[in-house]
Amino acid sequence: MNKLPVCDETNSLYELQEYGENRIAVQAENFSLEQICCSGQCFRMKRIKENHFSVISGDRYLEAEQHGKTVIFHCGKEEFFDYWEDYFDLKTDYKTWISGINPNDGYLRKAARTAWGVRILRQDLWEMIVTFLISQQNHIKRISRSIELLCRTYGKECISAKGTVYYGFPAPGTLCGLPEDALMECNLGYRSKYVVRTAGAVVSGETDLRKIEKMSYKDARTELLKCFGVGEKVADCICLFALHKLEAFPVDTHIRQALDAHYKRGFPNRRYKECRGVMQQYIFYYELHGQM
DNA sequence: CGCCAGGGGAGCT
DNA sequence: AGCTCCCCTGGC
Repeated sequence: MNKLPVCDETNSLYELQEYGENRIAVQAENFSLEQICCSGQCFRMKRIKENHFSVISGDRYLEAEQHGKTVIFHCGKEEFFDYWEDYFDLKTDYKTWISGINPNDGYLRKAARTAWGVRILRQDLWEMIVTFLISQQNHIKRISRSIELLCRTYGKECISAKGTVYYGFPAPGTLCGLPEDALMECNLGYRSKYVVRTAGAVVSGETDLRKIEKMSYKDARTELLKCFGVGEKVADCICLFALHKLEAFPVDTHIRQALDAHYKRGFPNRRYKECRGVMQQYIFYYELHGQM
């Protein structure tokens, strides 16, 4: 087992060890697979055993396990640096943000202490557009099932290195030709036409995903709002979970309730300007899982 | 069994 | 800005 430092000492935020060909072990702070799994931003991550998870992103499949601070990714070095390191946002320093929380804000401190291992993933843009179109007026459980069904029906069947069968996320081209109500069979309900029409806009070039990926938060948000079915909340979720725009602060019913209860004068947007999205995730996680 | 909410948004006024 | 309708599963 040879130990390799990742980047140069100055900006190394985690320590990497390589186990043979298909295992990468990482020591990371503020990282919890379990918390990421149930943080409600990724609907294709599942726990398969205690401390052992699978993730599908686009047509990729990964298994990973965690024991304390050690996270073992079941992939080679190339794939790790190529994709999963960024996907799990391992190069971002969350500790600094947590220590930047106002010491007088007991609620936010408690939320961050509970959601200590949540990360803002860098997920695929098209996948997030569809996912959060489906999320509206919907339960997390049902969203997961709808997406699973959508992928099973229209996604590419793939087989992992270990022989696990999984389904990739259907590309815009696969969905754009369908009748607008075709996805009601995947339990999308009235959201079916949102997905089909937006797929059409992507295929025609009216919505240019490559351009959106390069835009500022404000511009990307404005562009996404032009998609049929995308409102302010969904646009902010896409900006946060795909484009990693940490200025985005999606306000849904849960966050609304928390803001009403704990921030009667409004959320301190200025203080957290650069990391509002991270704080949103801490609050969201805390409201869902924290207060037992 | 009925009722209601669940990570909203479009299309009206 | 405010109202209605879109849909449907799970929980009570």
